[in-house]
Amino acid sequence: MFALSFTKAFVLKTKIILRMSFKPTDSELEILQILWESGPSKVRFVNDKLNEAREVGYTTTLKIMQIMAEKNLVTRNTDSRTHIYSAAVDETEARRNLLNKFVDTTFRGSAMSLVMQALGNHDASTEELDEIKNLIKKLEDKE
Amino acid sequence: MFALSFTKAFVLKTKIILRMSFKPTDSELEILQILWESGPSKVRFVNDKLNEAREVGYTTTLKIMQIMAEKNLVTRNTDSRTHIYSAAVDETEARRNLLNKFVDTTFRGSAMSLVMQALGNHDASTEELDEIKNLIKKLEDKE
DNA sequence: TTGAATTTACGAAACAATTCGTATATGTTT
DNA sequence: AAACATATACGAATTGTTTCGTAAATTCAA
Repeated sequence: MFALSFTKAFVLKTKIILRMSFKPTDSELEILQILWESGPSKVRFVNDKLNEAREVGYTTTLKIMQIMAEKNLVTRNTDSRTHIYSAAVDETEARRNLLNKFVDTTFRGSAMSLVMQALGNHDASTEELDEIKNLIKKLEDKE
Repeated sequence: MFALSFTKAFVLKTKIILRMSFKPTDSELEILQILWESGPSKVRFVNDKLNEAREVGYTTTLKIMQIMAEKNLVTRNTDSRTHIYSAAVDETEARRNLLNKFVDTTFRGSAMSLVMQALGNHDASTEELDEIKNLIKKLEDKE
């Protein structure tokens, strides 16, 4: 028998290299949303934003963002004392990824039943419906 | 200062009574999908199904289903020795719930941008597009 | 320059999800 | 009946996330 052992950091990096599933936790996604929306930010800023919705300690936010840096979900500039964090994953890319996964797990792979249900659940404005109709026209023309 | 303590089971039940967010884990959702698709089933059956996709031990599946019973995600008939499990949550209801949450966390609440992206990502057949167009007509008429 | 505030770093505790070994009970087969 | 297979129950190990206390470094202000 052999026993191989790896450091936590190595395992983390390996997972990323192998592109093993982009799967942020809820907290991580919350933080990514803030970084996507507001651009590169200090921990203090992100923590304040989070606290608009729910109570979170400063060091909690810090810790999570440090772990996100390890996972390469964010990058950070450590030139000055207060580090500046930036999202390291593209928002559109991340959304596509999460959407595909969600369709698979919750709608058994049927994107269309998701679309139908999303349309049915929410009140759409005339403009929004027009926008969708335009997209559908474009899709029809492609064939 | 006061300190109150509760049993795990009590906290679990309280969460359910308060309807604190339907939030199955990935494994739990996987199992619910099987129960929704195949109806009331034995652990053995569910475990076999799971093992078509990935390797899971029998007792692992059993344990998760027992916990799901505690959470009232499933009910079980214990009349005969081999218990029969049934989904205790409605599939459509669960989907709506999960979809709303997903729109909030991943698309910042915009169901329409989700619809647009879902339509863009996947190849839709003419029939499917027609179906969506019909739904849009219905929605437009409602106003 | 001394003290207060802010920040990062580190580690440990609390909690939840997953996994599995093992004990025990109940059927089944020979 | 004995041996075997199958099922549930239970508990413990493992892993990952979240939370926070505390120390050390740095900045800022009196």
